[in-house]
Order: sequence, then structure tokens, then C-alpha cells
Amino acid sequence: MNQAAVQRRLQQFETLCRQRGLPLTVQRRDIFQAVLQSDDHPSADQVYDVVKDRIAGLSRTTVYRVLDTLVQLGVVRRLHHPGAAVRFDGRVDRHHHLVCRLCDQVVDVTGRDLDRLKPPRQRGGFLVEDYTIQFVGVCAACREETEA
Amino acid sequence: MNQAAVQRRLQQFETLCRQRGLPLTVQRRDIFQAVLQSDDHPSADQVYDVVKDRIAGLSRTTVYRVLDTLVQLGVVRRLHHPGAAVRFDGRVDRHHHLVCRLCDQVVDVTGRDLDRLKPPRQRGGFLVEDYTIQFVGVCAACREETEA
DNA sequence: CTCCGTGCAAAAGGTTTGCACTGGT
DNA sequence: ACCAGTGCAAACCTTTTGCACGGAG
Repeated sequence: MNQAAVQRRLQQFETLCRQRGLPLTVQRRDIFQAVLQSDDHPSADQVYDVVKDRIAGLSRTTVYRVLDTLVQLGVVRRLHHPGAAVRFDGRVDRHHHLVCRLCDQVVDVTGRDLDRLKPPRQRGGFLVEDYTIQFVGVCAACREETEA
Repeated sequence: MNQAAVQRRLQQFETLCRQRGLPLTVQRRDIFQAVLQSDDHPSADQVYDVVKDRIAGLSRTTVYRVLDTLVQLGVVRRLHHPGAAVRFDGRVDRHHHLVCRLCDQVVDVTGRDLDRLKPPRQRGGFLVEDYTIQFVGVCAACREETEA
């Protein structure tokens, strides 16, 4: 995400915190920023690695708790993907994922045509709010390895 | 899955094992059957709970290893969903999921129209083989609770 | 008979919890 | 000043690994 967009999201975040009376701590700001700035989908531990250099004495526990808060606020998404650890995504707009079934790598896909899907409003009482398409296959690197 | 379908899948499984020279053990048969018979998407531990009553002295380790084998054989799918533990799905045909973002419950959706999506054959060297759509929203039970 | 699969125990992550202290409002 | 947020350590849960034994091919 480019620097301008990151700044904008951070501003919105501050406003949101004030609205809800949520204390705006250094940890929350920096952790959110780290998620926004990472292009891949970092695990809690990867976020910790980045932020711990900026905040002395930062605890892993805090990273987990803050990430949870961000998810609840709706400014970050929890990602469910093949690796053991849960991943996080600063993008909350509609987008999709290519998942390599061999190396578990995940890359974003934005396809205008893919976003036009008409999700059923309801299915047996279930209220559908949004959707994500997971394309499963084999990435370029793994294809080369397999062919060799 | 109905009993007839379960039997059919088990037969295919036996054949597949013989073809590949994979020893067909009681554990593999029973664990596969348990996954097929469960309508939700059980975690390894839930599978263990079901099968341990049928096989005395069954080890959790074995459940994990057998599930892994089944995934590699392609007869079971690994599910990546909000709960901490990995889930498994005996269905390997194209189908989609409704995920409740409040209680993390997952239900299957089969929509003929949803299966007609033309996935891009390739995206930057990535070979797309199949896809799954995850609809995110709120389930009926959670909607009632929220409204109350 | 030969291996591969299994069971057990222990280790290795990832994530959560209890409690005292600090810092934002 | 008050209360929520944080740090630390320990607990907890899921998953993996090493090794010896037993059963399938």
C-alpha cells in the first residue's frame, strides 16, 4: 500500500478510536501501520518482528490483542489460509486470493469481473455481507520445481 | 453425506490405495469414514473423538498423519477457516462456504450459478485449478442474538 | 519377511490468560 | 484519578517429531 493511502487509513483509524472512546495507544497505531505497510499477509509474529524495533519492550501478547481489536473494529481482516498461523490483511475492500497448494503462498487478485458476482442476499437466514474467492492452484515457482 | 455415497467413496478409496500400493489400515478406513459422515467440517480433534470409540488405543498422532495422507491423496480437503484449528472436508467437488464472522460457523453452499465462474487459466505464471467462494456474513442464530 | 504405519511421549509452535503496572482520556 | 491497555510469565491447545513395535503387503 502506498504511503499516502497508509496515512489516510491511519487518520480514519484515529477518528474511529476517538468516536468509540478507545484509547489510541502507540502500540495500536504502530501495529496497524505495520499491517498496512506489508504487502504480503503477515502473521502475528511477523508483525511483532517489524514493530518491536520501533517500540522498545513490545510484547507478543500485545500484538495478538491489538490485532484482535483491529479485526473487531473492521479495519483489518483475519485471513484463513493454509499455513498453521493466522494471517492478517490490511485491505478490507473486496479482493481475492490465489493460493498455491504446494507452497501455501497467497497472492492478491483484483479482477473487476470477479467483483461483480451477485451474492445471494440471504441463504436460510444467513445474511451475506461480502465474499472472497480463493483460487487454488500451483504458483510459477512450484511449477518449475515440479517440472524439473 | 448419505450412507450410499459414503460407501461408494470408501470403495473408491480402497481401490486407490491398492493402485498406489498404500497399506489399507483400519485407521485409514475409519478416519476417512468419520470425515465423510460428519456434515460439518471437523477438526482433527473432533475426528479423533469420533474414531477413538471404534478403535481402542487410537492415537491423536495417527489422526493427524492419516488426515494428511487423505489430503495428499486428494480424497479430503484441508479447510482454512476462522477457528484456530485446521478443519477437514470430505467433499472434493466444487462447492462454496458461508462463514459467519461472529461465531465462525461454516456451512456449505451449492449454487449452480456460482460454479460457472470462469477462473483465469493463468495469472502471472500461476496455474489455476479450481476455486472456492467464501461468503462472509452473519448466520441466523447470531442475527437473533444481536437483535436481542 | 520387509516396510510402512502406528502408538507413545516429548517437543515445538501459536495463542490465550492472570496479575500487577503504566499510560491514555 | 480512573479505567483500559500493556508487559511478563506461565498455561493451553494444536500439531510435529523420534523411536520402538506391530501389522499389511
